[in-house]
Amino acid sequence: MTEAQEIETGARARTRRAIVEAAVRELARDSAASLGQIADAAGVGRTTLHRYFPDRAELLAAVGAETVARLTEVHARARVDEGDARAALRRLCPEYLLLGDLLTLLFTGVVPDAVLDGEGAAPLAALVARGHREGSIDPELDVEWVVGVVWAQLYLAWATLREGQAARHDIVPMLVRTVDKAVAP
Amino acid sequence: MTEAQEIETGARARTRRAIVEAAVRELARDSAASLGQIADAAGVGRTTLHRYFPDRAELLAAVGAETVARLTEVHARARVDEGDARAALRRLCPEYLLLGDLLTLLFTGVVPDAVLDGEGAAPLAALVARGHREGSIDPELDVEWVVGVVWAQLYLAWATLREGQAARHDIVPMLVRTVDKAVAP
DNA sequence: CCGAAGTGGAACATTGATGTTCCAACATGG
DNA sequence: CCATGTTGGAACATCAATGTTCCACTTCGG
Repeated sequence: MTEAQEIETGARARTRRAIVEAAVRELARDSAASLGQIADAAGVGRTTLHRYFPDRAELLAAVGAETVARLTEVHARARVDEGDARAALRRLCPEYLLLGDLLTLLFTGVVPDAVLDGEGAAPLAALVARGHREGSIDPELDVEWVVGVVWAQLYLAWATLREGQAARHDIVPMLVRTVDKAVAP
Repeated sequence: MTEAQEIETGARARTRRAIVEAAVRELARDSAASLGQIADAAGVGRTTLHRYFPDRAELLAAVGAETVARLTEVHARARVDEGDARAALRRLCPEYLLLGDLLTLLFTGVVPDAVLDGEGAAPLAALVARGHREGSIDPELDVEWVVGVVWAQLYLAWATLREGQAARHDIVPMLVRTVDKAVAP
């Protein structure tokens, strides 16, 4: 009965993890990164990578699954239903930022958009809709537009951090400030 | 003395234009589009494409030049030095949006970033700096951050338009509204 | 109308990525 | 210590993209 969740030894789990993490890093840097580059970045041979992920599509699927998992974590941790919607959004931004390179993959569509459209954007869209009802979020702005503005600024913030052009403690306040002001009624 | 600016017959100029335009369109859709796809989209043979642009790098350079030219046009047309900086920014957004797929290429870095950093972002950065001095733009926000927020939302607006998820007359007011509120002091 | 300019397609060589197979090395826990 | 699980690398076949050459066909201006 271990079909869905294969049991793996310590070594296998560790190697698998290293490969997926390297894939996230390299694909964020260059969405056309070759499997060879990813294997190098993971510190494993290309053969080993193919042992875990027979082809590129399976590796991308694993990255997608990782994304969904991390996204679910963030939503669970952020308690998006507490307080007024705009305040929840202010709390949510720094949490999302912890997704790091996954933000890049989501925003640039390396991971199939279905992920973002489904599991990914739904809680945020619901939060914005609640803000509309409560009156804490500008009614002139579509839910979709607000969601887009949030994602776009998260992506921007991460890209800035990643390239070392600013430090986290400088970026986060500006991110929260521009998101909050943009969506305020 | 026609070294820098080759004189071309009507036919050559037309074909060249068609290729560059198709390249912009296809590369915006998929930054890894093959030369064959681009040639097809331009309605010319792959051989003809190679006649105009011996290799991929030269085609990308031509796209870069096109980008600079269009960007220069926008800056010339927008009269960024008139009125207060925030008002100028409100006028500027719809103009930038006319860049269409070029926004995608700029934002996703298909065109070498040097273009954006140099000719591209300078006038906008100058506008924001003026806004800081005048007090019409939030002094808590870095010039770089404000510039990033503007580009990110322009990219978002174009992506939304391109995918037909909203009409221009719905998007533009929301774009201007969120940009303006975000940068207001 | 005719010659030059422009074009498309077939054919080819080259290259880099991909995926597979096989084997030698190695650690590691029983 | 040794059987098993795990790994890396070499070698190979395949494939798609790239860039080149050559030739036949249009077309369009003088």
